[in-house]
Amino acid sequence: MQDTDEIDRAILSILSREGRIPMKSLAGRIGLSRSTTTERVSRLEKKGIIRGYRADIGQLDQGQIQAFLLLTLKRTPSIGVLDRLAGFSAVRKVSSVSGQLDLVVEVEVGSINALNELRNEVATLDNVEDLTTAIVLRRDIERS
Amino acid sequence: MQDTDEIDRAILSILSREGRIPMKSLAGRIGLSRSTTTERVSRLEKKGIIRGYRADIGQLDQGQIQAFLLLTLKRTPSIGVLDRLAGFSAVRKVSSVSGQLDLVVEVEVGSINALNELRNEVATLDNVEDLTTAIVLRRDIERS
DNA sequence: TATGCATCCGGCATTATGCCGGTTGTGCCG
DNA sequence: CGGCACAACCGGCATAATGCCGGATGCATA
Repeated sequence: MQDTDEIDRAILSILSREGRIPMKSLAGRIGLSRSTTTERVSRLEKKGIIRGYRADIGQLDQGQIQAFLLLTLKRTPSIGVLDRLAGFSAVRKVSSVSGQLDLVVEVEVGSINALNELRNEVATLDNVEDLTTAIVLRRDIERS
Repeated sequence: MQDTDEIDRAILSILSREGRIPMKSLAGRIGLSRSTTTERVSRLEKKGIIRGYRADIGQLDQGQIQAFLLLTLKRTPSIGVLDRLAGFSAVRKVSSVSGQLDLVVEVEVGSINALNELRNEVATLDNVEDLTTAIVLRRDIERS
């Protein structure tokens, strides 16, 4: 039994977006026979690489706006900024990162207005050097 | 055409965990005939409540290192890039965003080497203009 | 060469699906 | 009241997909 190769990756790529595709069609896409494809898929399932299949359910409640705030700080680390960020209920996740950036903040708000207010408040926090906002237009891939 | 009712909610609940279940089995679970169930499901798909079906991809090795890849594309949108990204099991989440950036890709890998390889592969994808890597040093805030 | 093993393939019986006509229940209006 | 429209539901049949198997192929190794 070999590790995941190029073909497996192609399979994962397709199944991660078309989870209900018939094995026959999947086989056609990757250029293998149906039975072999089925075999590979069930191996991926047994190895736990494919954990299952999920229907992608759209918003039952009306559209929340998600965004990334990319922060550069004047000094790191900055407990103060983290404290303040934790105080915003819109803040979902904060990661300290290496590189040009210092913090990646994922937020979820009810409106563009709310996003602007939040953005302004964060930008004027002490110790925040630079702030880039990236509004999420679409979730292309999401794996639990 | 009625709004989503109790039965639809039961369907969503099952499909969100067993995306590849045969319509016949689904019908048995919710106590309706196969054809009616199929009818309801396809209505949910047409209304956009079910956006699609996704394989839930686990991790190859136990990934310890998380990182953000911030991509700028030459042209948007780019289905090709999404296809390739979906092929990497290290890729956890991809978001299309507005602003300077085009894609925010969250990855999880087992080693810095793996991250470098992934970074190189992604950077040399056709249509990728620019790639900034930000390694997560610490998860400061994480909410459900 | 012979053996073991992983991978691959095609075929056949079984199961699921797409499609359609027909039944039931309900609200509406002449 | 009786007829009508409509949505939800059901079952059946032809077609398509699946599960399961035996057997071919390639490859490393004793």
